[in-house]
Amino acid sequence: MSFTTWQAWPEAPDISANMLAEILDGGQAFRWRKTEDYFEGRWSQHVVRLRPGKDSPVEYAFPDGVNLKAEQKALSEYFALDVDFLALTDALPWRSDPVLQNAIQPFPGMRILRQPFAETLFCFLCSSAKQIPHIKAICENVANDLGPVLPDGSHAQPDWPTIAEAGESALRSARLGYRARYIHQCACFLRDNPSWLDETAELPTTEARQRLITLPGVGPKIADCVLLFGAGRMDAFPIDTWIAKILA
DNA sequence: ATCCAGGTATGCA
DNA sequence: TGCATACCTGGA
Repeated sequence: MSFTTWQAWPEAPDISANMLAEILDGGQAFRWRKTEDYFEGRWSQHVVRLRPGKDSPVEYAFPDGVNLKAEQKALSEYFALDVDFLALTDALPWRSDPVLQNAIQPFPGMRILRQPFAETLFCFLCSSAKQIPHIKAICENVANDLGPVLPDGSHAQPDWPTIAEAGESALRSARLGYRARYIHQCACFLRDNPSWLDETAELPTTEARQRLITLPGVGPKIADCVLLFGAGRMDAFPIDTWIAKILA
C-alpha cells in the first residue's frame, strides 16, 4: 500500500525535529512507530506519516485514496492546533521559578495531543507497570487481533464492545497479562453503558476523574492520563512513579 | 537467577 | 489513612 508524496503541512506548529519526536513518541501516545526518516501513526480510522520538513516545520503523507481534506482536519484536531501551547507555557511562573524554567526550556513548542477519549483509556489501561515499548507492543497486538482494517492495510484499535465480545482470553493472548481482566471488565461495562464515556468526557475534570476511577483498573494516574491526553484537560496532572520522585 | 517496570485492588495495622 | 503485596510479561 503506497502513500501520497510528501507535502508541507501548512498549519504545522513551529517545532523542531526533536520536539516532533517528543510529542509523538514521548509517551503520550502509543500507536506511533519511528522509521529511518519519518513517524507513522494511527488513531480512530486515521493513518498518517510525519517528518520534519524544509518549507514547513512538518511534512505529511497519507495513504493513497483517502479524503485529504478530512485527514488534514483530523490531524489538526489530533494536534489540538486550536490550543496555544506557547501562551499556556509562557503563562507559567517560569520567570521566578528556576526549576520550572529548566524544565520548560529544553522543550520549545512542546504540545499535548488530543487523542480519542475511548482509545486513550484503552492504551493507558495497558500501561501499568510497563515500559513504553511494551505498551506499544500490546496495543498493537490487540489492534492486529481485533481491530478493523485501515486504508493502508494495518489495523485500528478495536472499539469497546468488540473487546467485550472477544473476551479476557483474547486479551491474555495479546500478552496483556493481569491487565486483561480489568480491561475486559471495563469493556463489558462500556458495552452495556454505551453513552457513559461520552458523558464522562463532558463533565468538569474533577467529576470526570471521580467517574473514571470507578472503572476496574483505573486509578488516579490513569484517569489523569486519559483526561490530559484524551480530553485536553490541562488541569489533569498524572503523577507516575517518575513525577512522584521528582516532586519528592 | 532475580529484580523490576509510566498502577491498581486488596487486605490488614 | 497508610503501607505491603499480588498481579502477567519480558528485558536487564
